[in-house]
Amino acid sequence: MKSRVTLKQVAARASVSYQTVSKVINQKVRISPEAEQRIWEAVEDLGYTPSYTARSLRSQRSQTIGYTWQPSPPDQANPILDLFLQSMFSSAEKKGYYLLCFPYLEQEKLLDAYRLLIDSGRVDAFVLSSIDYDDPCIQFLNDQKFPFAAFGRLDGNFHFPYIDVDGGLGIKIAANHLLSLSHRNIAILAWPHNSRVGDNRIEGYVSAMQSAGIEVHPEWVQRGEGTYNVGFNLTLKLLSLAENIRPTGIIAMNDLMAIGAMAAIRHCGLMPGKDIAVTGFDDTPTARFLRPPLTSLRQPIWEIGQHLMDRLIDYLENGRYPEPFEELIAPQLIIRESSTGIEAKGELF
Amino acid sequence: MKSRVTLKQVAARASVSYQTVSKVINQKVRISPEAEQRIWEAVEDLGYTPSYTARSLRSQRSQTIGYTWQPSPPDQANPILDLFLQSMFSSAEKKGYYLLCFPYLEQEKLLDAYRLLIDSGRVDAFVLSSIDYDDPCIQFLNDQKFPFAAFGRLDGNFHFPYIDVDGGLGIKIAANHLLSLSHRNIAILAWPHNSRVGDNRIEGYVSAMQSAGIEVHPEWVQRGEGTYNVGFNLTLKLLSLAENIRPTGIIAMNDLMAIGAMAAIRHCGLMPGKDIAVTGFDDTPTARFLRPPLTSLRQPIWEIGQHLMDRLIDYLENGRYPEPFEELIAPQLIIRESSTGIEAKGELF
DNA sequence: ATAGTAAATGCGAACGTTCGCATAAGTTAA
DNA sequence: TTAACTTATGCGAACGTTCGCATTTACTAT
Repeated sequence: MKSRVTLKQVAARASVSYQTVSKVINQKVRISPEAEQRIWEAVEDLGYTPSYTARSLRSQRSQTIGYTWQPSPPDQANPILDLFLQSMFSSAEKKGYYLLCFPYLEQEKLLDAYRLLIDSGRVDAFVLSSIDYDDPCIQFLNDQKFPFAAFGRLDGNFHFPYIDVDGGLGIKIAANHLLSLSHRNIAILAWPHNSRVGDNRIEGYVSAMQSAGIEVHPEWVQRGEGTYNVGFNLTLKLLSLAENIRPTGIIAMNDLMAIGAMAAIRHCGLMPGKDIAVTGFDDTPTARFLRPPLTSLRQPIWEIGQHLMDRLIDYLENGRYPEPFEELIAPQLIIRESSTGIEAKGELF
Repeated sequence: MKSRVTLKQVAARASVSYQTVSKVINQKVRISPEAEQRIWEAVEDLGYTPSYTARSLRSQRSQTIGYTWQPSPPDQANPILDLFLQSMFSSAEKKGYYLLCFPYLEQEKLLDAYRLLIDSGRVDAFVLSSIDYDDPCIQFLNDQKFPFAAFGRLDGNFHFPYIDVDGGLGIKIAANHLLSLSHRNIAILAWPHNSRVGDNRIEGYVSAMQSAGIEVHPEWVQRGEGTYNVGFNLTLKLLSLAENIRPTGIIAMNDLMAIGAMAAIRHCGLMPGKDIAVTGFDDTPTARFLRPPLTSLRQPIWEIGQHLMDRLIDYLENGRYPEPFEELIAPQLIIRESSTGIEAKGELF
């Protein structure tokens, strides 16, 4: 490990003071072209790279964004994590920022972790994701007036910059898709009461149905945790409804429930896709491998990560958030056999 | 954002010099109990947190480990990423280290990225993963004598600290599993020639077969890229072999090939699990959702990440790598219906 | 008592920048 | 020619630590 090349060495070689070199490098000052050229040559020759640490000590900014996230359960990978991270730090790197990852802990200790990173000056801002109703971090960062941006929103009194997927719109798109396939009795596997995300999505469903002039039967809205088993059981319930209100299309709020639904449909001797159309949400990588492949709503995650970073850094550099402060992005419906019943031609992939 | 509490403020409150406070905090010196108590009280009262930046400027260490990885293809999530990252930074955090993530780029630019992080003093070491034969980073870091540790190994002249999954042993375990189920004709879907990882795994297969006194028929070793289509086609080929050498068990080197194999088995009117046993490698989250659920080899990824970090930090703090320098960890065989043919009782999950 | 040693604390310097003001040189207007 | 500006560069200080050595104080042994 060779020892560091410093400003002073560059300055000596270019016959100027080291402070001048600093200014030229940071484009803080206009200088005679000859001197400037000498400086850049010296930088080149010596292979000078500014010390990140010294720079950030002096300027009191770490050029680092902190991020932690809830680990996915061991039996179930988070399919968007990779893309989300890559989108964030590739966006960040372009502006000289990096992403610092730290462990996700239980509430009390998590706040300490945030506090430590803030107080030690290791990060300039945070990104939060999959935020919760009772997420203490939002409150905490807000109180501290520490910059952050979130993937996901919260209703209530907090105002903070976020980007979120417009779940309501997504469900509406899915419902319209089923409507366009001439389904009339369309049910939804929704989340328990008092879930903001869930309620918002239900609105999309109701709105699509109303626009099509269909009255939503109360039994069509089934609620439960977003698990396979719940999807399975709720679907059994739906399929045992009286003929005239029995759904021919089922919209699930995540893929896992949709998988459960398809299993239940099979269990009743019916064919998912052919007899009952099913759509999921998230477009997990599993979706395309299922039989039949699952129609699902995909989040434009790359875009989300990029916007999040760009706006956060914009704020750090300019002191104000660019518009829009709160942003909703439409998910994209990936149509497969589980809703159309039509086997895709060509390659399976 | 309140302004920072510094050593000097703590010192003033405790009526000692600020350098003494520094020493007490870093446990560099013994001091009178009264003074020590005064200092800790002052630290507590003022809520002092050392400035990471100042500390690392002075001590010339960033307490940061850099990591980048090849993004997974958009249609296929990396199932172990989350766990791997979490294991690394939770291990790192315990010793005051953090993980800095940066974008993965093409060869030439990637080296520049590494160089920049090194020269700017942003990181003290790197973790590498899924390293390649012609990976220029290994060479580069070796030349620079910059500390790093890898998940995965390389044969050749390079010696560096790594941890890897013992693929050969894994395949051997899988083969023994099939042998214990009375299979004799066992084929393997392997990787193209000249793949170190692939060759190593084939050795495990051959060794298990030999121990069981079975001669490996040349046709049983089929090679190709690890894709669904390749798995499908190679399996068709295997199933068209003469009765006496037709395999009843197929070991695939990854889950995707195994999925292709199961599809081919079905295509021939046979039942995977019942008629032909199949095993995969990686235990992707998909594996349990398949029909039938896929027996597969799981990498103990949490353990790997932890060991990697612990050893890297050990090196950074003590200047020498702990033993063993190179470490192989056995994968774990997760047995499901695709090999046993026995439908699991109880919950699907 | 007095030198000798050990323990406790202080002090100056350094890590490599950026920042703002001071100064020197060059240019224009009276 | 000289005052009044502009422009280019230099200089000292500061960011908040850690490090090694110097100093003070207290204690033991002669």
